[in-house]
Amino acid sequence: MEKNMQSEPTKSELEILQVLWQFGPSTVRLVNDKLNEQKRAVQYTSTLKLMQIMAEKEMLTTDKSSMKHIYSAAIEEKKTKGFLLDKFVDAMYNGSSSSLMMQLLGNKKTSQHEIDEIRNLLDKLENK
Amino acid sequence: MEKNMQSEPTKSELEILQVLWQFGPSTVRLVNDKLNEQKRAVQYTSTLKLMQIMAEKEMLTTDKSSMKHIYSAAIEEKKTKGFLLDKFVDAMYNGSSSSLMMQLLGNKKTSQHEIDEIRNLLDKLENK
DNA sequence: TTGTTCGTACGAAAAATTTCCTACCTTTGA
DNA sequence: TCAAAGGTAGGAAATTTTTCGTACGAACAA
Repeated sequence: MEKNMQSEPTKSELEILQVLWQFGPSTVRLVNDKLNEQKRAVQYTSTLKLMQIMAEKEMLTTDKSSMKHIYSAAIEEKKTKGFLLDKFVDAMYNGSSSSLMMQLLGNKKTSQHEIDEIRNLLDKLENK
Repeated sequence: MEKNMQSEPTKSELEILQVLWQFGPSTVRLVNDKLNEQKRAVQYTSTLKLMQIMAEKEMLTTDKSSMKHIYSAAIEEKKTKGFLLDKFVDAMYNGSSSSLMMQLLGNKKTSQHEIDEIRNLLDKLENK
């Protein structure tokens, strides 16, 4: 039985996770400020509530030893994003990563630097 | 003023769009059957209702001339997926496509065939 | 001391999404 | 002809997700 019965974070939950991944363990105040800066207007108590719910779902952990509770992401960034990415690829491209790549590369101008980076990565993959 | 004020399709709506994109204009029956085959159990009237809602949102068009109404996707597959992909990249990778690539390639075993395809695409991009 | 600020807890409401029940009409086959 | 099968319409309910109001305690500054 897996520890992280990965329940998919919702859009809002993901926003909060992103802040925690970026800044590490934080107070609700910090997270709420970042959301308002980076994303959109949201009430402090809304953020608080959502983070409490996330803690209940064991998506976050809480340190309640001081008055200002400190929240931390309890699920790994890489793992979680990988999971969401898989779902996305399934839903949109029938599981075909390369289709996604095609759309990605075709859609937007990709810098030479990025292209090189991707080539490097492909090389590494082959030499494994 | 844009014609397609792209309102983001929900998960379920996307499933329906996928069927219509794949099979072209179809009856509710056909769509519902495909959903049940390819995805999950869902009642006929649920699919009907959702498709009616989508038609109202002008995501679908309807031909009601015969008893069995024929629905068609009113939004382009490529455009819509591009739009959703952008949103996804923004939400997950702060807008960086190459980060997404890295994760994609790093995460999963990518087949030699897929790797070749990607290389080809990169070549084409460079020769533009 | 006391009032203002900052924090949590809790419950409810609002909004968005999804599902399905019921009524009723049309088509089809026996 | 008439019952069964297959359609649409519409409303309501159920779920999920998001937001916020209110109460109340702790900290802090005057």
